[in-house]
Amino acid sequence: MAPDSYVSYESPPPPIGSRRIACGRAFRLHRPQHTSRGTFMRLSRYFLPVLKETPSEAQIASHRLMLRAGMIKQASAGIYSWLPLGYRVLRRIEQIVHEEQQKAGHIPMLMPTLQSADLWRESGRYDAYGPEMLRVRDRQDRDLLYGPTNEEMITDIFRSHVSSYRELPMTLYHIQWKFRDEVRPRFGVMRGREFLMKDGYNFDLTYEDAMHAYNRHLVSYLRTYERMGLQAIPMRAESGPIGGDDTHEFLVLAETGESEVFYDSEITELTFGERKIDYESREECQAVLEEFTSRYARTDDTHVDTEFEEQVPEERRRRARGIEVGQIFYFGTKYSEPMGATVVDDQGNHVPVHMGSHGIGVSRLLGAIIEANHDDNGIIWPEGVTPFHVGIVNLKQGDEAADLACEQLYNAVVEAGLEPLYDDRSERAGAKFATMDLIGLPWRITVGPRGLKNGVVELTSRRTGESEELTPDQAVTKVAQIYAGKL
RNA sequence: CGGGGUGUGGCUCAGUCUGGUAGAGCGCCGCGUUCGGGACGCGGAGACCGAAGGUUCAAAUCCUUUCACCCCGACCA
Repeated sequence: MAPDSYVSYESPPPPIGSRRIACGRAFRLHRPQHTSRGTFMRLSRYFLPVLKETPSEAQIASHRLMLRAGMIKQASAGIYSWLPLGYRVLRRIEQIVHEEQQKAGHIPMLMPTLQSADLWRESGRYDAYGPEMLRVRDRQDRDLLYGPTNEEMITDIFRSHVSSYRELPMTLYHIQWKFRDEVRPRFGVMRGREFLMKDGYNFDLTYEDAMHAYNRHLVSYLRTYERMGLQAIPMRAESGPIGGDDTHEFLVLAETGESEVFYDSEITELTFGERKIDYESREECQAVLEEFTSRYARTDDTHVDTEFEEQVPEERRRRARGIEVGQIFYFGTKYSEPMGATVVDDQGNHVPVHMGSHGIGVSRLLGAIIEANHDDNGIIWPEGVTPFHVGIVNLKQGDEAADLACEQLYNAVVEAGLEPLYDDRSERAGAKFATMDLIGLPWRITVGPRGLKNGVVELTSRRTGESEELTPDQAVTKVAQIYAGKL
């Protein structure tokens, strides 16, 4: 299925010409900055407020690096503005989630952030949810709430419009901002109060159908996380306030994780990889689920020492910490029954639908990815989510040969379908390298008069630090090859 | 919500104990010298010290109230 139903949120940067007028600057000495794909993304005209020192509020690596790399700015406790660089990554993650959901046959939509309290009174959760729920009142004294999740609302939509089993199975999802008034937000976007989440809801006629939806989600989540360069392990978990019987959480192993986890080390060998999957096939989805969930892997909520020892040989027992980046639930008729979401089956009976809900913490994924991908110098983006695919560093701004080579490289990279970031500032080499390392673009092309005399530029991997000298054409070709199949 | 802590230029902090009217480094602006891993020199701009009240001849500093943010715990995607 073509992932054609989502939109790109980012408009192209304002043309330099219009900025001239807006800024009242009559002249700019730069050469023309338009390419066939749009405006040059040059650092001297971008908004990338990097910090040399770490703001005192940040305790863990991802939070520290997101602040230093100019990705976010705290607006108040647990609430953040997404500055241009952070916004780019957020969008890429969002886009991967959209694509993988739609490949699995799930249908995108969008529900509001503010919900009516009446809907939540129907399910009984208005009173049950507690002070985590942000409650507001409008001018007519109506009770509203800033949604922490959307089971009630989606169930209401479903019951209003679907009445026949013939319309099932159906899975709807959206990616929307949520709010949970955590007592103690921390760790930047990993534990914010406002957060962006993909939440999806399946509607099925029978338990068996609903379990297929559950399995399908598990598969799609494995693929989603792998595309982001993450290993997220499905672990048996507690259902919490959503309720339900079957549930798995997806955890990324990291020392700064909020959950303690226990698992069989064999599980970290598993990858979904490039294999093909037919989402319609119950057998295939079921097989993947069994492959990935048969070994012991639990969060501390469901962990039992004796079972761990029985099922896992001592040398494979691992105890670690993990960041939760997603969760899938089957909860049957918990909402459909009280809220009257029924369909007519082939016998003419009105039966409540079987449901499940499935979430991916989109904004917190940035934190998780950085926790798993950084070093002392900064972030190291996996190719799948990097804000720019390659950084072009001009070591001698103003040198005619270097300037020209950089702009030609820029155009060639754009022609190859990739997005470069061109550091055209009049900084010293060290400052430019430090900035590139900090913001973590996985590939850097360094252009200087010294190399150009021999007709070469330098292509450097952020992850390994390895460099090689190539002609500009070769460098672009190589970068294009690296990204082929990863986007 | 319990316990602890911090609010001083954009950032990191000193100054508070022992009141006398605000400092440093980084960043920013200008000039010059530099220029392949966060350069150096000179000059400059920028803070009514979280807010409100009080004590005092005088408050960043002492007292009261209040707000915000951070950390530990409990809770949580």
